[in-house]
Formats: sequence, C-alpha cells, structure tokens
Amino acid sequence: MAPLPSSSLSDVPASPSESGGPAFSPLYQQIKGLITRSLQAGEWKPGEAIPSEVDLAARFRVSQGTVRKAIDELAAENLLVRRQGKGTFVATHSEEKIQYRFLRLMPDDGEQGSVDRKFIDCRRVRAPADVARALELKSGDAALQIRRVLYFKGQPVVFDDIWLHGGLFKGLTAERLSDYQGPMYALFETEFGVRMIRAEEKLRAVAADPATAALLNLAEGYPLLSVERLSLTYGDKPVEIRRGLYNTASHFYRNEVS
Amino acid sequence: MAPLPSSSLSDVPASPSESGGPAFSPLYQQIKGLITRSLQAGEWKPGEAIPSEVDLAARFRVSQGTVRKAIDELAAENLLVRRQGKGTFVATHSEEKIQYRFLRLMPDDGEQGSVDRKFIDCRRVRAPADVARALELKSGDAALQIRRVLYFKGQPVVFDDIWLHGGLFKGLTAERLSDYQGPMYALFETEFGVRMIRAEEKLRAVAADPATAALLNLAEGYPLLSVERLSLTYGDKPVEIRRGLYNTASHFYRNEVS
DNA sequence: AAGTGGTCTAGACCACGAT
DNA sequence: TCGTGGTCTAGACCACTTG
Repeated sequence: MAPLPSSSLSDVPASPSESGGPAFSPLYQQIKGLITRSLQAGEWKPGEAIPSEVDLAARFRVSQGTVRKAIDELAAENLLVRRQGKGTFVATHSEEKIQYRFLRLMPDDGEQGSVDRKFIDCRRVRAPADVARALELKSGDAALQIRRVLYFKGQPVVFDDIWLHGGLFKGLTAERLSDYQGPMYALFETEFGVRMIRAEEKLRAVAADPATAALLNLAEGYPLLSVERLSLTYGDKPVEIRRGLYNTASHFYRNEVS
Repeated sequence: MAPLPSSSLSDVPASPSESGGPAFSPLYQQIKGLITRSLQAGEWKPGEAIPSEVDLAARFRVSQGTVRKAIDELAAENLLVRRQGKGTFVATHSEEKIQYRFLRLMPDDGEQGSVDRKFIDCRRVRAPADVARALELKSGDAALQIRRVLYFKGQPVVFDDIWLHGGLFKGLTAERLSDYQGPMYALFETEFGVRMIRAEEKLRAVAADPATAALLNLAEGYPLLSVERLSLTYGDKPVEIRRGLYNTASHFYRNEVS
C-alpha cells in the first residue's frame, strides 16, 4: 500500500454497499466484523491460532494498529485469546481457565472439587411453545431436551433441564453425552460446531417440587436457587435454554458487579 | 519534550522507587495508577471533568496515546466516562444510566417502576465479629447498621440488612437517609466521599424467617433470594457488607455471563 | 472556530516463546 | 535468531460539542 500522508482512509468507504446512509462505522469495527465472520464460518477452529496481526493487516489492507484494536475488542469479548510471543487463538470451552465462566456455583469452603454428572434422559421432541419462542423456532420444530443431575463430592446439588435448538444438534444422544469427558459446552463446540459466546440469566428462589426434591435428596418445599439461562452463539443467535435448580445449602452462586 | 527517536521511554524507569525488582510495568499502567490516585484523593470530584488528554499527556510527560490507553482502561472499569467532544468525567452513582448497575432486580413484566424505600433503623454499634472481619475492622470498632425495605409499586419486595465501615460514615442518620432523594450510593459519594467501585456477591435460596416474612408480607418459610454483597472502593478497600432478601415471586435477578 | 475525544497510520523498540 | 504480541511515539485527520 502506498504510504500516502494519512489520507488513505478516505479511500476506504465506511460501508461499500450501504451508500448515502447516515451510518458511520470505524475501520476497526469493520475489521472486527470480518474476523467474526471468519470465526463464524469456521475458517479458524477453536483452539487454533489465527493469522498474525501483520498478516491480517496485509490481508485487509489496513495498518497493524487497526487490526490490533479489532482483536483487542474480540479478546475482551472472550472470542479470542492473546498469548504473547505465540499468537492469537480462537477461544475454546475446553480450557481449564475458562471452564468456570459458565459454572458459577462455588462451595462454601474453598476450592471446586470434582463434578460428576448423571444424565436422566435426552429426548428429541417437538418444542413446547415457550421453548420455541426462546429459541426462535417455529412451533412444531424439533428440540432436544436433556435432563441431568450434577454431584459435588458425591452429593446431588444441581438439577438441570436443558433445551437445545433441534436443527443444530442432530445425532446428540444420552450416550454421547455420558461418554464425553469435559464440559458440555466443549462437546457442543467440537462435535457440533456450536460455540456458546454469552448467556443471559434470570435468578429466583423457588420451592422444591416433589420430583426435584427426590432427585436432590431434599424435602419438598426446600428453597432452591432457580437459574434460567438463555445461551447465545455468534450473532446473538439463541441455541440453548436451560433451567437449573441449585441446592445452595453448602454452595453459592458467585457474581461480581462492576 | 525532545523528539528523540523513540528511545525516550528508557528514561522513565518502570518504578522509580522499586529498583532491581523483576517487576515490569508499562508506562500506561503507571499513568493509570497516577490518575487513580488523583481520583482517590478527590482532586476531581464525581461528575466533574478531568483534564483533557493533551493536558494530562503534558503533565505526565508522555504521549497522548499513552494517556489514552490508561483512560481507556479506567473507562472500561467504570471509574471514568468519556463523552466525545466534551471531555472525560469522573463516574457518579447519580447518573440515570448507571443506577441499575448495582440494583439487578427486574420485574417480570418489562420496565422498572418507581422504587420506594422505608428505613427501619440506622444504628451505630460495635461491629460483630463477622462484620468486622469482612470490613477489615478491629473487633470492637464502630460500625453502622442500616435496615430497610424496598417497595416496588407499593409492594414490599426487598429487605436489606446493611453494615457500613464506622469510621467513614460519621454522622449518617436515618433522617439523612430518608431525606435524600436518589440512590444510597449517590449519597455516600456526595456526602461522605466514599465511592463504591465494584462488589462481590454470593447468592443463595433461603427460607423466610418470621421477622423477614412479616416485613415482606409473606408466610414464614417462603423461598427468598439471599444476596450477600461486599462493596469495595478505591484500592479494593471494603466499606460495606449487606445482605438482601428478595421476594422473587414477580421479580428476578438479572445477570449476564460472558 | 476552537477544543475535546475518536480513528488511523507508520515506525521503533521491548518482552516472550520457540528454534 | 526470528516471529509473535505488547508498548510507545508523533502526527494527521474525523466527529462531536460549544461558543
């Protein structure tokens, strides 16, 4: 690229297609969008390195600083992970450090012990109305329902009722879930190419119903923490809705507000 | 400043006092620390503008870009607010937009209505052992206990039991609390110069005790969301611990995990 | 028009990791 | 030693707000 005296940006229209619109988008935002699209398209898989900043700058014909700012934001959004001296990598749910970003339950005494899972069932059914609405499915579309219990140090603590977008998880069975070692979201991303980016949660206190009470070995009516989660992938597309019921007798849900 | 060929940074030691240590701190981090100290010292009050980037660059004898990066991080941490064309301002709890950062309870149906408060008491007492530990007080030091109920659309929904660092809130009375219009944290920052920066929370489901049940007009044993919050000011100094009990029958605690 | 933050560039050098 | 991300600078221009 010719080293023009810094007027070269005018040559790059903010949005080549959209002309005349009042929308203005900084170059680095456009680059960010292009990188996101490549991530979405699977050009670079979770855990892999993306091209170096210099390479990307050449590809997009912008300066390294502009690519840098785009990557900075994607790293802040946990889509990418920077590693000095090594490169920039696509984030993955398989990493130790990232595991507990979505599992916010902590034991009262110190560290997280091992977590055991037991799957109750995994059925393919027509999505109920509320699930269809949340996952943006047409009524009657297929959905996957998974129910499981999580055990901390052998004690049942969490009952999860999970609903997945039917079209994206073809062939998911209770067996594959049970066989897989590691976080469920890691399985989703390696086996189905669906990467959970962020989630919105609604927390409430509820009384244990008879079925849940039995599963968690509690008396009916026992206070449980209800966590309704809507999980989203690239482009804020909803792909999972789940409701967890947590026994918070010796665990708590940690949160930071800042 | 002499336009040296970019070796000028070597002239600025990473940490003037700490010599020989293996610690390396980027310039912008040091600038960030200096700005934070000025905020802490009250050189610029909440709501006021801080000096322009150019002025700060001149004051600290670094480039504007370096100041910029420092301010970027402080803005990301909600200590500063940037406003294009106007300047950079010290964040304040009085702003509309920021109010609901610490009040995470939302009604099931749409928007937040008006919130009424009723203070039950505001007493100055010796800090109990657990409170003293949380607020890093010596046992026997003074603490302030505030208890209140929050009403949404006339209905009691929240019971708060609040403990404040005694030394920082001299002269706080139930009357001043009642008279003040606006968020409690806004009062703390304008009247006592104590600005809450962030908070750590532990959430649980519990059964309503008789006293709380009476205050919230519920049956004893009703499931309540318990929110234990430790609030921190500059330098992560703890200044408030509170326990809120929320009736989540028609409200929920919203959270985003990303 | 002047001042502020926001974007973009080009280039130099530093810190880190692999070779 | 080389390639990667990380820091820092200097300067130009853009977008927004105020006088």
